Amino acid sequence: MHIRMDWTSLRFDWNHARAFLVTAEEGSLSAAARALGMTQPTLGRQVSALETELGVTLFERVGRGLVLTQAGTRLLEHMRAMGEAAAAAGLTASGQQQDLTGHVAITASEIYSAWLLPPVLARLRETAPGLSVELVASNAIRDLKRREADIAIRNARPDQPDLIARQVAEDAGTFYGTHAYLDALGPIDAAGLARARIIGLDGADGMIQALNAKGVPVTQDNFVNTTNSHAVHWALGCAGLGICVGPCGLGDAEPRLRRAVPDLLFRYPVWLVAHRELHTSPRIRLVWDTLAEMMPKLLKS
Amino acid sequence: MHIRMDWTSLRFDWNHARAFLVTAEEGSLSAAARALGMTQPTLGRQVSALETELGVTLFERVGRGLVLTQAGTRLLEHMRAMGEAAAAAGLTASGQQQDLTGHVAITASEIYSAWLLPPVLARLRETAPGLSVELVASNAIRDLKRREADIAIRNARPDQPDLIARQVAEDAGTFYGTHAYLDALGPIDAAGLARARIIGLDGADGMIQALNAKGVPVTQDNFVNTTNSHAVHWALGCAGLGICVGPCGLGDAEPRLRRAVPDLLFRYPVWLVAHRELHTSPRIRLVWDTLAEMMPKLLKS
DNA sequence: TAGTATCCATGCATATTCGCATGGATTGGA
DNA sequence: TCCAATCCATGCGAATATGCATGGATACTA
Repeated sequence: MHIRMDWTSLRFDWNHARAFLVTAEEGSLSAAARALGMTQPTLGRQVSALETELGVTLFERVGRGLVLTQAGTRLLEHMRAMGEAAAAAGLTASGQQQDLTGHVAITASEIYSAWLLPPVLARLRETAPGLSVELVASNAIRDLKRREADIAIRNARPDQPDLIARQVAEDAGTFYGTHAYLDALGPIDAAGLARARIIGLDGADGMIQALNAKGVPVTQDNFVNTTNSHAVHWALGCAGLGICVGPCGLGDAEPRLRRAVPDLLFRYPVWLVAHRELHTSPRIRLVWDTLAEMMPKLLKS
Repeated sequence: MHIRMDWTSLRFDWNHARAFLVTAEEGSLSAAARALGMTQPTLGRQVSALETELGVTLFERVGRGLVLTQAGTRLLEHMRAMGEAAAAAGLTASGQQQDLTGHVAITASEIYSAWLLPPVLARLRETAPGLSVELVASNAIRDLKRREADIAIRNARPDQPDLIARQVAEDAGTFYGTHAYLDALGPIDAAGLARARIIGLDGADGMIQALNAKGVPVTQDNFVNTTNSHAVHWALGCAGLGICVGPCGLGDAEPRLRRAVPDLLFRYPVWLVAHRELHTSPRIRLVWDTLAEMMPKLLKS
């Protein structure tokens, strides 16, 4: 027995809902118009139309900007869910495209490759089974123009203007040590790190400079062990050989470690970089979009 | 630091997505057009437009009907999520409406009032805090026209044509007994119920007729206890006084009970009934829509 | 096998929506 | 206090979408 569904609740114009969502997220009609590639009058009229359709005032027009009403806030929650579903639909649609088969190479730091990217690859396998994704784990910055990779994940703003780049998230890292080692060291503040044994990464020079810039007076003497592999660096830290450094998302989830100086955070951006082919290749585009969607969520939690 | 969102993934026309969703759910463009109050050519063009927008073939045109392609099936999943969110948005929008305050009376059977309706009332309190909802738990069928209630939940198709009625779900019930009592009785089939002690409801006559119609030869002798309250009836069953009857969703979740004859199911429809005021009163409309949305889900699990 | 009831596709006139240009209003800073 | 930068609202012509009517095709039935 088939029961007739009732679609009256979704009678309102879904495009108007999208207009409301983007306007609320971006903070203004003009910004939303830019983001969606439409004009501000159109978006304004769409939001107004949604307000009359639903019989609810969504924004309070105050001065030059808009502020959400309480009802608007309540609705935004559901509209966000709509947007999430729409984004997911868009991605799987890209994946289901006919000729979406081939090869895409991503390069990322060793630590991101091992910690952050596996779920992304899993999702890509789901949405685009025909796609083969190569993961070039390397701390050296690969040259995209020489096609060593199609997409790079980097922690600094790229300077080559002929590449396409977009910041997708902000990450934070800090110093970690085993409970035993930190207990032996006693409670320390940032300056106290000068008393600690720190495991070097890619030689000690870079870390010394970064720490000195933060006002932590470490010298070469603090570094008794050094490695070029972040994975090895991390393993040494987990083994209790000294202080290691890594993203908070990774370190806080590691039961063997805890933060050495909880408040001492290094913040750095996460950039996606690709060559212009991004705009012409559906394969690369799909991987790019999937990264852009998933990475902020992976780094938020 | 605010990171610029990327809205490109929801660039496709959301109304087209709705057209696809309803078409897929209803099974044909014409049915979808009827459900949405649009015309079939419009929906056909919207679905075609979505196909070109996404670059994916969603339906295979075969004969007079449409069948989802594999890609369409994958997409439908996400579109359903969109529809769910849209429905939720529509409901909360109704709830956030300004003058949505007042009184609404629902009447339902005792068992539905106690088991099925509490989550509905909880949700209504969320979406429309200003609304006072009265729950008239009664096995007697209340007369809506005398305003004893605004909305009735009934298990049979109403016959008064001047009332608005809609079937929202199908429910199933069966006989239950305590483990101890059923063990003592031994394994029985439907006919074996004639050997059991059955607890009567609203006198024994109705149940005898219903069981005889199913080919179960029970007589007045099977009924030693009788009550007019389904709640009491159920409590007697849980206390092991005999076989009681109730919805599977309630009985299967009760650890003290198990089905007496697992395959013997009574199926009955669940109807919502209201007077015509439904179309003019936003209060009643909201309660109606919330019931229509939640009851199928509550009865499915 | 013919009839009937559906279903989807297409042409055309109309209704709606969109983008452009412009105006009024507010905020922030020199 | 004035200027520049934004932001939102509105009028108007063009682009787009919608509904109606119709045609072609298929599945079910007598």
